[in-house]
Amino acid sequence: MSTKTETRKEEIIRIAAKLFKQKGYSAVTMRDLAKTMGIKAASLYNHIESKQAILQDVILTIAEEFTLGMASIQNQKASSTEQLKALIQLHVRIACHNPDGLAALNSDWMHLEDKLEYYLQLRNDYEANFRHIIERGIENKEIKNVDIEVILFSMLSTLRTLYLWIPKKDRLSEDELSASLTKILIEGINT
Amino acid sequence: MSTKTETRKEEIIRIAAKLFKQKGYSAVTMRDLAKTMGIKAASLYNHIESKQAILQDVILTIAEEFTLGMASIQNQKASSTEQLKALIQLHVRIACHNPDGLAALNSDWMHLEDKLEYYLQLRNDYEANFRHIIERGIENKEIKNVDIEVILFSMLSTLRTLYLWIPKKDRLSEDELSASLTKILIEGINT
DNA sequence: TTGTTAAACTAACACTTGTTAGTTTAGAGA
DNA sequence: TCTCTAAACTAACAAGTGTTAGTTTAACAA
Repeated sequence: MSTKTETRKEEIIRIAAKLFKQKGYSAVTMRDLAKTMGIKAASLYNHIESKQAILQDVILTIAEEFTLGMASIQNQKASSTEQLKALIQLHVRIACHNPDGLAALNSDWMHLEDKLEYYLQLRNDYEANFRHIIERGIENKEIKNVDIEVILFSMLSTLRTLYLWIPKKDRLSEDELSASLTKILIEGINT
Repeated sequence: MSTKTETRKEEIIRIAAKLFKQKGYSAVTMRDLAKTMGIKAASLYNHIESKQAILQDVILTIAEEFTLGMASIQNQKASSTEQLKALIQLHVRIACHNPDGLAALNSDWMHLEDKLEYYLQLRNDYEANFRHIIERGIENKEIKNVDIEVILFSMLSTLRTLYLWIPKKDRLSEDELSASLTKILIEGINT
């Protein structure tokens, strides 16, 4: 294989994310996680530091992926509409590749302890950049002059919730989903 | 006053919903709830049956409100677009009046025990009815013939997440928010 | 064979959880 | 004043929590 095979630690984090998605961070015990892995709870600590460290790994990996993706989109100076399409693709791609982690990011971020502030900073920056792209679109008359916060909220809500729908819709490819979403979010639904 | 003053039980449920929104059902302890109420944990049980009963009350009250609202909208046989507008108003109204309860419904439904099946039935019925309204709109050519599941997902995601944004946006009245949302969700954002 | 090591194990810890039992308090009606 | 009751209290419970310490196992390198 070209890709290195998964380490035990990575496996634990992957399974943990899956459980976090099902029940939430607080409701998942180390004994739950161990049982799913087929070992005893104490054995987990040969591989990971703490329950909290697992959450940090799951959430921050994805948060930084979004930050990187946003930076890349802002570098390629395209039109606002093109940048929005690229953002939709970014969300679809990440949601397809790691729906469980994304669920934890959306639902369990408030249980981050030491890294909470850092996470919130990344999220605020991301939202500010997203808002900026929409603002430019309104100035250029590419985008309707409706309340900008409502536009931002509506797009982010849809994109952030993708992880809930993607697992049920494997009939739709990543590209098809991006295309449909782009059409709906940008052009609306009425004829 | 015309409205009866809040009972102690109602107060407990209201505060519980607020805490559930902040940390999630599993992370809120009866001692947390009691401390916020200014009493001891054991005293809560003079008013409520169990922690689980609080969750059921919070979630099912709202779930039934949505079910009732949907039925009312389907009775008034308007165009699909008009019915979608009414649905948007329904979501905005409920989210404005009980954002905390709505948060619990969205994030903590999986912790329902005995009532889980009932909740899922209400939710499935609601989604099926929503889907049906969109279907009729496509048949009538009121709505673009894009993948119907993507349209449904996009609208529901936005409407279901309203509770996250409403508390920060009290500058926007309920009616103004409905109006902006309707414009964006139905007509899209491009000029 | 022997020594090393990753990764499992058992046992226990200190603390927190939802909840119950029984008691006290304070205000209203007689 | 006396009684009743809603609603608070203290104390305790059994079960579950994340985590640590120390031990065993099994595979591989020497």
